[in-house]
Amino acid sequence: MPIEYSRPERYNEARYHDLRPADPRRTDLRRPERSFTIRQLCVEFSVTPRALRFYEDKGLLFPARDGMNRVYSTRDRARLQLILRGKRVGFSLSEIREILDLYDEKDGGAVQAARSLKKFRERIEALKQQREDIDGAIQNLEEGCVRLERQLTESRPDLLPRAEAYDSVLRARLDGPADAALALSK
Amino acid sequence: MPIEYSRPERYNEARYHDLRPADPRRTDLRRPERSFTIRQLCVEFSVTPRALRFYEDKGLLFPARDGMNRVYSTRDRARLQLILRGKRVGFSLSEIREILDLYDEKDGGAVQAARSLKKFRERIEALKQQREDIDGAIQNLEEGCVRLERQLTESRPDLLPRAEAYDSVLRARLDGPADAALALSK
DNA sequence: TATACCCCTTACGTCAACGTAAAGGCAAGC
DNA sequence: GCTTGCCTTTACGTTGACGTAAGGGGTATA
Repeated sequence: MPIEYSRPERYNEARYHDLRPADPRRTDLRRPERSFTIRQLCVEFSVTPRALRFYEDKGLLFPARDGMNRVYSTRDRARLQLILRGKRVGFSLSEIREILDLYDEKDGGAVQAARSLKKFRERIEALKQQREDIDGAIQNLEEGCVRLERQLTESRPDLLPRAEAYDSVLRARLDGPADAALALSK
Repeated sequence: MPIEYSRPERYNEARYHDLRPADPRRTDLRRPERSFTIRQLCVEFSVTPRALRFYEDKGLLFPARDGMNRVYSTRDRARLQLILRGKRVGFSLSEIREILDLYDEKDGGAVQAARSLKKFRERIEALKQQREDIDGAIQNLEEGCVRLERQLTESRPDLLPRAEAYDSVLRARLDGPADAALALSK
């Protein structure tokens, strides 16, 4: 076993360091005029600067600038939150962009509003359908769990109770390395 | 305006034709030994043959063969359904493969079963989290709807009632082409 | 027997959503 | 003043999930 252990870090941009606020104004959290650096948002939401710049490129964000540097407002932050959730529910960036645009169309005329309304409702329908899918998938998996639990109750009830701790139980019971499990595979 | 109108078809594989069952055995639907051609499944689930072959390549499906031709069983069909729903809820093909493999591990030993159980539970948790996201997104969009509806109620209540039919209403009211809406955009 | 559909394989192309590298600028701290 | 760390831009690379084309074969119908 070598003495130096390898670093799990993958790339530069993703290495986030401690961020002490340099400006006391930025320290007080509940000011709506608060602003953020790109890195602050990246740390907060676990994304890379590259991603934020990419979203900007695609027209989903438009932070202000301080010289060359990007300055994100609380509004930008809110948009980012929506973007990330949009992604989690399966929207593509262009779909998200469209939705954000619809939101932003502050008074683009009544006709636009009606159009937006229609699209929103379509999205809602799609999401409800997706929720059905998720419920179905959960149900399937839970059936699988029940089956596995039954199987285990008969063969190895000791492996059953706490799924997270089963590794240690296993080691104690098998009196050997956990790798032994591999020998059991069909 | 040219006389010949362009064909909207994009590519060969996606053009599905009528599929009369050639073999009367295949006609009677509720036999569990029923089998399907690739095209039948493609039509039923609106996917391309390429996709099915791709899933096979990736180890998610393994249909039987009749000479060179693929023959899908009802079990293959069921797997396909799971695959497609897995995709809809945001799983990658390799994740889906893993889940299917766990399902298939018919008695790969108690230790494997315990491991599968753990993974299933993790998946379930992730899905429940995702459902939260979806509910949140729905709520946001519904708030947007309410806002838009309020806005429309004040300015153009005539555009309100039936979102699907608003186009015709629009045309009638504006006494001109629907394109006029474009002129309103900020 | 030619045409129309169906099937197959191999293989290169594509698109989204970034990753990663290269090259350089500004500010703080030693 | 040099290094460190953050920021910038431009630009090429990558991965997943197929699309699409090319080339060839089986069967049934006109």
